[in-house]
Amino acid sequence: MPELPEVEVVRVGLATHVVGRTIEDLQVRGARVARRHLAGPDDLVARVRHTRVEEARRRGKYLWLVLATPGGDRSALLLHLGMSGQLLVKPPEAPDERHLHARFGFADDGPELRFVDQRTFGGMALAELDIDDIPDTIGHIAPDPFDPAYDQRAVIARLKARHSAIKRGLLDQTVVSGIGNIYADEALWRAGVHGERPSDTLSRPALGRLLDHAREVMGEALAKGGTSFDALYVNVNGASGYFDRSLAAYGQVGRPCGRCGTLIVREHFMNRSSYFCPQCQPRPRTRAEVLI
DNA sequence: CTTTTCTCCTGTATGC
DNA sequence: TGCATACAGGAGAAAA
Repeated sequence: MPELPEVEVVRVGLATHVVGRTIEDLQVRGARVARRHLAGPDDLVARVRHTRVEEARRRGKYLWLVLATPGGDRSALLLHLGMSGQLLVKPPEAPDERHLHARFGFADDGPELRFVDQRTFGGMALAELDIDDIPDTIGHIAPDPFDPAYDQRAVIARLKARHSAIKRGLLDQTVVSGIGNIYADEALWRAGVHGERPSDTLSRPALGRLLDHAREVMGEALAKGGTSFDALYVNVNGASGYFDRSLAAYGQVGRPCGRCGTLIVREHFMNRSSYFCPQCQPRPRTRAEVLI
């Protein structure tokens, strides 16, 4: 499940294998992969063909290729991997993958770029670059903790102003981007904070420590090539990440907490799962308990 | 306005 | 064996 570290691994792969090349052709299968491109897949193909890839960039979990026409007009091909999206660099003669949705061919007749996605939560769309060189359609996505534009004081202020569980805040990409369910649970475990704790009840220093943990755990995952739990996530070259053995909380139900030995538990939260140590991450008292 | 819930999708694992 | 169900979850629309 690609979060910031996995997406960054893919971005580096794109920078290595795709930047500097000219797209000669693009094939899009089905309407779903380009559903966010409101003008439709044919328009997307027409605008992408014969452009040169100038940069591969990322904010949070969004990736984009900066494309330039021969006339010098720049645009962004925005990509999101969703849950199971993969970008593969493959020889043109390689057989089609089962869930192949798009195929980029290049003028140099070198390897293709393929977008493969089993669950089709991912997709791509063209966007205009705004004054800060960010695609205009992701203006609502906050900078991630590795972005020079990241302002942790501003994030803390947003969390202090919210009347909602801290985990919701960590997962809200308009507050801070790049954090998904895995790294949210890991950061909360490291900080010793229960995800149901209302964010406005945490002190500013505690929020700062939690965000520091989030950046650190993602930085460690990035250094190890991204996390993977099944065969779905594959980086741009087709190699799986291997950080999963280092996780302390996520997916560790029934295993002893690395700090205190209490068994990690799983609970349902926001239509997904939360994993935490009931000893190190005490549940906040409910209003009813306070009244008792 | 803020916050929460719902929906999209398919392969794998599990239980009866 | 076969069928039903649970599960994985990012993000935006819709609802509250």
